[in-house]
Parts: sequence; structure tokens; C-alpha cells
Amino acid sequence: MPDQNFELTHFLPYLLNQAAEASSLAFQRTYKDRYGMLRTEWRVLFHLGLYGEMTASDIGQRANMHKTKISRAVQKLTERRFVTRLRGDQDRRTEMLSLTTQGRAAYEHLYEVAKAYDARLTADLTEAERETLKRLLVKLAAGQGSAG
Amino acid sequence: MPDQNFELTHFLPYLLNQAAEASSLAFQRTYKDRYGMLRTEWRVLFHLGLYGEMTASDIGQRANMHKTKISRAVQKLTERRFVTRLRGDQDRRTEMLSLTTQGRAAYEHLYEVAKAYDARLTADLTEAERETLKRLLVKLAAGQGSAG
DNA sequence: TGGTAATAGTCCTTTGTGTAACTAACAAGC
DNA sequence: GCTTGTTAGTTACACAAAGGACTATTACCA
Repeated sequence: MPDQNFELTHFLPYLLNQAAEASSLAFQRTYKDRYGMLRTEWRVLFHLGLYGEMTASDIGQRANMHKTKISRAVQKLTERRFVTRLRGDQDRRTEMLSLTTQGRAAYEHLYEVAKAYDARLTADLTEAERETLKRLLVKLAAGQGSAG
Repeated sequence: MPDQNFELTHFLPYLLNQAAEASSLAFQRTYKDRYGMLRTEWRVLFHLGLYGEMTASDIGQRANMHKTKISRAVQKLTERRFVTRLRGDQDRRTEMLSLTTQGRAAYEHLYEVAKAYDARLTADLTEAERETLKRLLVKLAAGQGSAG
């Protein structure tokens, strides 16, 4: 019989999933209801908004997203006139992605929404806690501890 | 133009998702490769292992899982002889779920694996960090800050 | 006891994801 | 300039997830 000092609610992957799901579920509405976006599309939009023009692969590397996801997201965003694609001159396999005026407007709106939402989520935390939490999450998201 | 002091990598739902995905992906193998389980099935198994017999709805409440997910997970676990169902006497809509000998063996093995994995994930963290991280995640998973 | 509402659990349909195969373009070696 | 290998992005297919509609049973209440 396993010792009971290790609980399911102390198991990190489980906890992370629960927290991620809970926080994403509520936030999803902000971009789904108004812009009909999926999470993948939201991510692409934000990458272009925050970091400027880039190609699909660039986004893939930064966001740790598979290229098929991005391909589909870009397709949707293009259909909805949020993003334009421009074939590269030197390398004609690549497409440079950028926001349209409409896309930028959506991004800027959603940016404020995200910022407010994040602030609300962490409102109860001390500054130190907030800093610790985010630092550790970044670490886990990247190489995850000594598991690397 | 939004101010740049709010980055995507500081946005809590995004971070949580990245960390959850990264940590779950690696861990998945431990139960998928050997027992052919999905995450939902793993969760059901662990609930029964940790907290004893209970019904599908009980698990749903504890794990914050939709009943259809549980229904399917239980079906699979039953097929594989990890779980048995016993129709309730008083209320014949309910089914009491419990682990078979084989199910308990799988649980006990996976329990140790989970414990070791969790320890490895948090190996780089100080005791204080570990405690803070988990406490905040529990909070976020439940009511999420002041978002009510 | 007959009617309405609520609950446990399943089924079905739609949507999203991951993988592998594919096309097109480029790069290198010979 | 051909062959071989690599990379960017798309497409196709199989698998997993999410939700609503459905069935069966129970609870409430006149």
C-alpha cells in the first residue's frame, strides 16, 4: 500500500493541468465569443502583435507549437482578414506573416483584456509569490527541472 | 500600441498551459506505453486507488471532469479488467467503482512512478519554492484568485 | 398514484490534435 | 546540371476530446 503522504493534489503535472484548464477556460471566452478564435489562433495573433512580422516556423519555435497547428491557425486568420502572408524573395518556401489593420486592432484589444485578466488572476498574490510562480513555470515549460 | 512590459511569457494562462503540456507529455509515456491508458483513465485509476471506492459522479466532482469523459474512461478500464462496477442497491442509477487486483497492482506501480517523476521535476527547487508553487496552483485550479 | 423535475450514466456528433505523407523550393557535392 | 538531402508549409487520416441529446431511474409533490 503506497504511503499517503503523496496526494494527487500534490502531483505537479496534475496540478498544472487543473490550473491551466481553469484559467484558460474563463479566458477563452474573451477571444472566442468576440472574434471566433481558437487558442492556437490567439497565440499566433499574439506572437505577431508582440514580436512583429515573422514566419510560421519562427512562431513554431517560439511557441513550441507543431507546424500543422500553425498552418491551420494562419489559414483561419487569413480567411478572417487578420493576417496577411507574403512569399519570401530569397527563399520562396517561406511566408512572412503580418497583421492587417483589423488584426492589429483585435490584437490591441485582446492585449488589454489579457493584461487585465492576468492582473485579476494574480491579485491575491504578493509580488514575491507572483515572481516565484512565473519564474518556476517558465522553467517547467522549458527544460523542466533536472528531467532534461 | 500596447506597452511592452506585459509579455506573452508572463501571461499566466499561457505559462500554465506550456508548463502543463511539457510536464504531461513526458509523463504520459509511463502509463501509455505500459498500460495503454489515456490521461482520463489514469485519473480515474488514481482516484480509486487513493480515495477508495466511489461512483462516477464522485470522481467527476473531485477531478472536475465531465461525466462523459469518466464514462468512457471507466468503460476502457473495465474492458481491461482494472476496474469493476457494482450497481447500487438503493439507487440503481449509480455504479460503485472499485479496482480489481490487477487494477490495484497497476495503480501501485504507477503511484511510485508518479512520485518519482514529481520529485525529479521539482528537484531543482528549494523546499520553500516547491511549497509556494503547489499552494498557488491549488488556488488557481480551484477558485482562481479574485476572479470568483 | 400520476405528473413533473432532477440525477446517473451512455451515446452520438462535431471539433480539435498528432502523425505521417506529400509538394515545392532550396542547398551541396560531384 | 543531375542526384541527394533538407527545409517550409500543406494535406490527409486516424485518434482524442467536448458537449448535447438521450435513456433509465429516482425524488418531489399535488
